[in-house]
Formats: sequence, structure tokens, C-alpha cells
Amino acid sequence: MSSYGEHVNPRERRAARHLPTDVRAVEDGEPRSGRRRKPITVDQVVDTALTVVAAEGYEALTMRRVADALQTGPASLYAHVVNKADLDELLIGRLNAEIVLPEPDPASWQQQIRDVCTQMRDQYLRYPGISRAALAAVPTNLDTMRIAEGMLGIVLAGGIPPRTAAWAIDALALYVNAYTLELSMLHRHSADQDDGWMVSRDELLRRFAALPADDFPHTKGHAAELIAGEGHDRFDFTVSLMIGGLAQR
Amino acid sequence: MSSYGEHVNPRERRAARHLPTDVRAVEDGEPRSGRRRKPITVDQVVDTALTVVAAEGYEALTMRRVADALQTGPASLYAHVVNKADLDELLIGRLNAEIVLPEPDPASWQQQIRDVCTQMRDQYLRYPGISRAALAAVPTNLDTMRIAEGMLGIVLAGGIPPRTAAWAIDALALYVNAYTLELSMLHRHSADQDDGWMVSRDELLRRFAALPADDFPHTKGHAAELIAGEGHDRFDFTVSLMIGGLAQR
DNA sequence: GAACTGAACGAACGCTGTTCTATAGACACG
DNA sequence: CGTGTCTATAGAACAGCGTTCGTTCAGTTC
Repeated sequence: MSSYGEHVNPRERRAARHLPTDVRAVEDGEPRSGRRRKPITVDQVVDTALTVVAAEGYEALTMRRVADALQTGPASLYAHVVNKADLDELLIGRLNAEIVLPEPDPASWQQQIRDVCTQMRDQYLRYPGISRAALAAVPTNLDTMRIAEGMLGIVLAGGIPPRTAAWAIDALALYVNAYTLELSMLHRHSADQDDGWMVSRDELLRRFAALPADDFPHTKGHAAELIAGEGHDRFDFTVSLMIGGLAQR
Repeated sequence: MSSYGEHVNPRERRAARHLPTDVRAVEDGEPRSGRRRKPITVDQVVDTALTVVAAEGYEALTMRRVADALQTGPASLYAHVVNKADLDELLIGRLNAEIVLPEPDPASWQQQIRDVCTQMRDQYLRYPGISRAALAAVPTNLDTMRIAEGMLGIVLAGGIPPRTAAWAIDALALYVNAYTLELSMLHRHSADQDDGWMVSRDELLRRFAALPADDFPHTKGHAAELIAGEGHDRFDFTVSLMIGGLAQR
């Protein structure tokens, strides 16, 4: 009968993350108890994982890939991380922790919300495909709730009633996640051009032109508008659309 | 050197789906050339896959699972389907084909858009988790573009300028996908209650109450509003928010 | 009747997340 | 200062995934 390590190992630390202490505590960091060579830290695992995602995308993030980068086997990671899902949660926690939240200013609350959304967008795009993990993450994560709290404060300062404010930031966060996920997927698929995955506007226009005119009159007629928008124009449009609809109530 | 079957097999049929003929053509269906026992059809594969997803969720949809249900091996599927990704595309194509698009009516365009979004929402929720495939699907899929065309016609009939209309339906479709994905994941994780995955409002309220009051004043102060909303209230709110912001311009 | 075609399928490959097991080093204690 | 306990480190393995290879063989065609 194995009498030790029932289910106490890294799960406790994770539960401790969710509930009690302040955010991002002491950075004790230093190898507290050396084991083989230089001991592995949770932060090391997270750092390595983020490096992998930044370089090769979220799809390339596997336990073995992280373990290889740390010059060890995949089993060693499970002393510091409960799960792959747990690692995912740690990743988005780290990402969300880096979002800076402005002090709510009633005069400029719309721009403040826009800024936070832009921060999240760029942060997620820095690590392509990680939005998949963000969508799956438990919403009671402390770092996630910290952002929600900050955005809630901004919108409330803008004079929006609480229920409306809560639902709006919910929708905004969801849209940011979906937008970045879609964009990452598009970039990823445009990298391998093996199949019919087009990138260029010309190719898109050609596809639209090839559609049957009887069934797709509007799509063909407004093809230019359909594929319009440089950079994050569509993103800005939607965020402003929601904020604008919010303000006018 | 294997001189046959270079890359002509089911890929041609798929390309044919994307480009030329009308939608959902003749239903020749009948086993044209009998092979072993009863030959497998693409539609059979899609039907079986959808049954699996409806019953066990998208995460349970594997090639082996579909093959088992068809009483064969996984290799047999690759005579009818290029990829798992190809199967995914076929699935969302089938789903999208069942969406009914109303004739654009300038007087009620807002309600018409709401109806289409609701249809998509319910259709996706009928097959939990399939939104993941929808988000990954190539947007030039014919059935997907059919919906875009229909919604574009509705919004244009409402007098919205083309570029705004195009971006708006883009954002709406993205939100519907994200919303259904999030909801499916929540239901899925609430099924296995092994970890801290809460469902009940009471549990959520308790979590909010446990937060440090100094760091989460708004979250604690408006906990009731944060978890408010029965059924699809949040969905209706967001869709109306976007449509409303669209109408007022 | 013989040649050909292409769907069916068993077997295998490389990959994934995860668990079992033993081991070995650092710390606490007598 | 030796000894024992604790636990992080890994090697090996398991089940499952998508996919490919090579073979078999029913049906069509000449």
C-alpha cells in the first residue's frame, strides 16, 4: 500500500492559488530543496511552456515538449502540475496577471475598457492559439477575476447599472477570446499552404467571384466590403459597437 | 511505387462541395457499387458522427468511435473522408445547411437577425462542443457562406451600410460560436464534479463571498448581478446589444 | 474469362496525456 | 555523526489518438 502522496502534492498548491493569499506572493523562486541537478519550479514549467507557445503555437505545447526543453521526462512535470489542464490554467493566469488595469475614470471609461480589451487581445496574440486554453479555463481563477473586477469597476464608474455592466464585460471578454482564437487559427493555417487555405485578398476575391450569382447576390455584390479591414479594424469595430450600444441606454 | 490513388480519392468530392454545384444536390445516395457487406457512404459517416456528438459530446468524436459505430475499422473511413478536419467541416456544413433563412423584411430585420442567431445557437447546443469545429472551419465553406449571405441580405435590407453590415454579421457569428462553446464546456465540466467545478449559484456566491474584500469590492458588492441571468438571458442581451448599437448609427 | 479499379480492413507507426515504480538526494532527528 | 523519512526525479509503460501501409477482393469493363 502506497502510504504517501495520496493526492496532496501539487493540487494543494493549486487550491492555495485559488483561494487565500494575495496575488503573486513572494517569489521565493530560489531552489528551496535541491534534488537532481537543479530542481524544477512551477514557474520554470510555466516559463518554458510560454516559450514553446510563443515560438511554435499552442498546438505544439505538449508535456513532452516542455519536458524536453527542461531536459527531463514528461513524468517529472507531474510533481509540479496536476494536469495539462492545470498547466493551461497556470498559463492564462500568468498572462492575465500581466494585464494592467487603470484606475477607473468616469470621464474616459469607454476608452479605458477599449484599452483593456486591446491589452488582452495583444497578450493572447503574442501566444498564438492560447485562447483555446483561455476559453476552457475555469472563470473563478483569481487572475481572471482580477481582470473582471477591474473592468467592472471601470464600467460601473461609467454609470452603467450593475447587471448590465456585468453582462457586458462578460460578452466583451468572450469576444476577445474568440477573436484572438480565430485570428491565430487563420495565421496558423496560412503557414502551411498545402491545401486550399488562402491568405491573400486576391484569392478571396477570386473565390467570391466564382460563386453562383443567383444564390449569392449580396456576397458577390459587396465582396470588397466583406474582405475589407486592415489590422484590427474589425476588432475595434466590434468592441466599439458593444461599448457604444452600452453607453446609449 | 504505388501508382494508384495519388490524392484523387475523397478530396475531389470535397472540392466539388466547395465550388461548383448547387447546394445538397441529388441524393443519389443509393450504394452505387456494392463492396463488402453494405458499403459506407459519406452521409452515413456524417450521420454517425453527429449521433456520437449529440450523445457523448464533441470530445468523444474520434475516428475509431465512428468506425466502431459503423462496425468497421478506422482505416475504412479514410476512403470517404480526407481528414478528421474534413469530417469536422462536413459536420458543420450539415448543421449550417439546416438553418432556415427568412426572406429579408426591412420592417423586422432586427428580429430576423435575432432569429437566425437563435437558430444557430440552438443548433450548436444540440451537439455539445461542436462549436470548436465551427471555429476552426474554413469560412469559405459553402453552407457557411450561405448563412452569411442570408444574414447580409437581412442587415442590408435594414439599411445598414455594406461594410458595417459585413463586419457586424462577422462579429455576431463569432459571438454565437464562442457562447455555445463556452456553454457546452460548462455543461461538460459540471457533469464530472470531481474537481472544484461548481454549478449551483450557491456555490458561486460562496466563492465570491470568500474573496478578499479589499481587492474585489465590486465583485463582492454585486455578486448577485454577476451570476444573474436564467437560460439564455446573457445571450439575448449581447445579441441585442450588438444589433442595437448597429441600428443607432 | 481476364484485367482493372478502388473500397474495405488488419496491422502498425508515431504521437498524446498520464500513471506506476524505483531511486536517490536533502533535510530532521536522535 | 549516522540514520531515517520525505519527496522530487525519471525510466518505463499504458491506453488512446489520427493516420498510413499493404493486402484482399467484389464489381465493372473490355
